[in-house]
Amino acid sequence: MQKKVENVTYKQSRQRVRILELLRSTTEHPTADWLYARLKKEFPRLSLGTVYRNLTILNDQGLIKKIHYGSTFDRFEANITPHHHLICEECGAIIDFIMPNYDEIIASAGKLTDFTVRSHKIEFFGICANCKEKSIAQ
Amino acid sequence: MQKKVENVTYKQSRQRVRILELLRSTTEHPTADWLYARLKKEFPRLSLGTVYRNLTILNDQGLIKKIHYGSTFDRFEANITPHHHLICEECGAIIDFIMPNYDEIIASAGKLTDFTVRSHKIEFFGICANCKEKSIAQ
DNA sequence: GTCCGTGCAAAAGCTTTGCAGCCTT
DNA sequence: AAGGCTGCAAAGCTTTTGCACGGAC
Repeated sequence: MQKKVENVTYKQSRQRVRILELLRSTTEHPTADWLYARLKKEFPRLSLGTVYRNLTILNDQGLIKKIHYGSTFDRFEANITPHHHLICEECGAIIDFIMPNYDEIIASAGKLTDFTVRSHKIEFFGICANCKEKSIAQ
Repeated sequence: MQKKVENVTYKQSRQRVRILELLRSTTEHPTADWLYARLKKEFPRLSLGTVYRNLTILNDQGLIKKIHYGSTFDRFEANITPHHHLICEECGAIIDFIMPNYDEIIASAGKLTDFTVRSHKIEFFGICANCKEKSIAQ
């Protein structure tokens, strides 16, 4: 199901460095296309393929995380510390969120089955503060 | 972000009825293609487009749920009661799983932010009992 | 008779990949 | 010099959609 390649050597590339920097500079959980549009100014000949290839590499290196959040396209984040996501169904915003004491619950869950849990994902869907405000204003 | 259409009238169709029946008869969390292959025998002229259209309708009716689980394609299930998923990273199996007391945690999470939580998704990734057995056997 | 559902085929949308040349090490 | 990285373009895969006809109500 999942490929894991060992003994991979990577060279540095200016494109990859900048992709990582950009991802680290924002809390927006960008798409590949967002990164591509931004970096096209610095690298006029940049191609989307290169962005995708580097995102895959960075993900394999554990420096970023690919976010599948129930849309047709993916987003990416450089925040690799444990956290969860609040996903606004109105504007699509993804907001980082730390739930205290969640790990005990998760741990207890793992004990309940034959299944060996290696990781988990928790996502909340709803309406963000911004969008709530807007709907009240109307 | 999300379309909600009111006052929709649906007619019955043999194809849609069978898609729902099939989904209700299995715990496999099938893909659109799986359903298509199965039903092609009953409806030789069936098209994938029809399967997708009906899955969308059934989902809108709340009779089934679309599962985005981090792959390039979606799966579907007719189990619409609250539950979570164990996803095997080895064989791709999705196993239903009920975590006791999870709702208190979820409720407390909602109180922590400006965000109005309408729903949530919890997924566990790891190795299923079957695949564990196989790797020991080798 | 309406108008929803279907089959067929084409298109869309995001992501991946083959290739030849460039850049990092 | 070796081999990873790039741009470009083509292809891939899942899902959606336009159209004209058939079927449910």
